[in-house]
Amino acid sequence: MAEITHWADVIADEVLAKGRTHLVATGITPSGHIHIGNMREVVTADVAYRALIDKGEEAEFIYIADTYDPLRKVYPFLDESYAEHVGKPLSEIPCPCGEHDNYSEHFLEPFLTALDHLGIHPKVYRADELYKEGVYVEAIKQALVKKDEIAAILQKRSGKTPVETWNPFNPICKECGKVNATIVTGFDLDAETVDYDCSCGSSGTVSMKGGGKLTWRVDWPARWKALGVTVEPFGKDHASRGGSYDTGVAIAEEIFGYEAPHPIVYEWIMLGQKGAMSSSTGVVVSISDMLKVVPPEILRYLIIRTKPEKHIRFDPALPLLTLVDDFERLHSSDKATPYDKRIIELSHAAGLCHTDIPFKHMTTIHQVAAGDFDRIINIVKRAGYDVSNEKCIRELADNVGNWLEMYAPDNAKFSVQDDLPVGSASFTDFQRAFLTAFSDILDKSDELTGEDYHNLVYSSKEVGSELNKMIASAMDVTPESLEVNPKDLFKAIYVSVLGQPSGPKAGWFLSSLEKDFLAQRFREAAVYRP
RNA sequence: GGGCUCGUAGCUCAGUCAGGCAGAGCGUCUGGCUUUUAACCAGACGGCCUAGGGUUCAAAUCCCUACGAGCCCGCCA
Repeated sequence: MAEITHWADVIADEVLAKGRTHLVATGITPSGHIHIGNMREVVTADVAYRALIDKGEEAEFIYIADTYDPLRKVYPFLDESYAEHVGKPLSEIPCPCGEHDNYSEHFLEPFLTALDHLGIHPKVYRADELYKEGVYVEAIKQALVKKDEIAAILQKRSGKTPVETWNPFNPICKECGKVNATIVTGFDLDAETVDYDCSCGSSGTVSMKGGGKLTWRVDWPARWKALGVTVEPFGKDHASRGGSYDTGVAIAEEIFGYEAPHPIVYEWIMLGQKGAMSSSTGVVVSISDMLKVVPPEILRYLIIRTKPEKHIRFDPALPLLTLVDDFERLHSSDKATPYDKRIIELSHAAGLCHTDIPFKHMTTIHQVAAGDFDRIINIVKRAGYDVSNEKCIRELADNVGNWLEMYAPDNAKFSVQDDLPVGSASFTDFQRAFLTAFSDILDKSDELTGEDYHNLVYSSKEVGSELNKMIASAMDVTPESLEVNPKDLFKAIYVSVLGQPSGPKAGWFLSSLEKDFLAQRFREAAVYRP
């Protein structure tokens, strides 16, 4: 098999065949929580951008927040009072929490913070500012003049017949503030104004600078030309024939005289078994939530390892650990192929913080330590990991703690039981003898290390050891005829402490608990017969 | 009604552009680690590449058809 080229590098090559300097653009409407489905777009764009840069070419990367789009409806997460804002541009609607300048900033701010963590640093534009600055004025003029041609393109490509009053420009009503309720009645190219009637009953004149916006299908190609976009990823919803990319290409070429950007069509991210992620269905995992749970590299890796046109199945529960494992394995593997290395390289986010402690192992450590960081560090040290970078370990511990709380399935969780678990009732005589002897030895011992505990349990098998003798005596058999299966012993330990038949590696698990507590718990368990 | 994308091991996916022995990780099983764990190491098991047809010396890969999954257009980012 020939050398495998990562899809991002393939895209870079395709794009470079068309020209040397490039502007990679991406845009998302901040009408609700921006989820990891949306993140695919930005990561895809970032990776294409990085691939171009890595080839030594000139490239820029911009993100346009569609802040001038109207609010479509009162989303489930919004208060009923937002009904009056439906139809107004997002940037002109009050912030749901009152802490941000407006509605779109409320959702944009955490998203931009997340981008930073992901090592994605595009130049950020806000559509409302672009309109208000007059960036679109030329395009608006052309669109108004060539209205009928645009309508013809839309009709031909998408098969829809625009209504009589259709216009590529939607003025924002000065009375009611809505951008989706007006119809254009005239315009003045010199004064750069547009006249309108609004369904609220008013009429007026607005400036082409910020007085309204182009409809989506015209806005997009207008933006390509105004900003010089040459590469843009977009969801498959825009990609089919008659869709907005299709009409956008025609409008860009025939109306604005601009070659449409190179498309990168990406599939949806499916959430577990629940189907496509979508704000409107409420099947959503927000990016900020995910960043609480895993390092940013993992999220990049999720997207980078899969070609854009394939859907990604994402499950933040147990399968997430497999994803993390995959990444860590690849990261530290000495067998990594150039392709693997490229994936790792592209997955790099800002301020990589790497410890040699596997995420999965930390889920156990964290629970043994009941989340206490000092105890976590102690256990980590005892397990032989490098503890020089405490900050990284803390980040990992925080991630793991959040994962346990937010997504871990019950069978991945355990906790030291405050009271003797009822499962102790089913212990065999052998297990009871062991627990009694074990606690007797604990009583007269000093503090034990994990290895001490480990060796102590296994010493039960050795004829002549103290534990072996004590068990034999309690069972009333000779040490030689005593059959010992350590598995039963571990089970007895786990059941009496955790209430479940298995658990974390017993040695350091026991050593992380109070010796006196253990001695007492085992003694109780040994005689528990309800 | 029309169109787009996907279908490869139990799971998550590479490999398809550019045809050349069917791949990785996880899981499972077996063994190892001074003694069976939810750490670590090694090995094995595991496939009609969704199905059928075509092109070819050669097809997971290219072409046609069917089925399954998801989505788009037809009102609407």
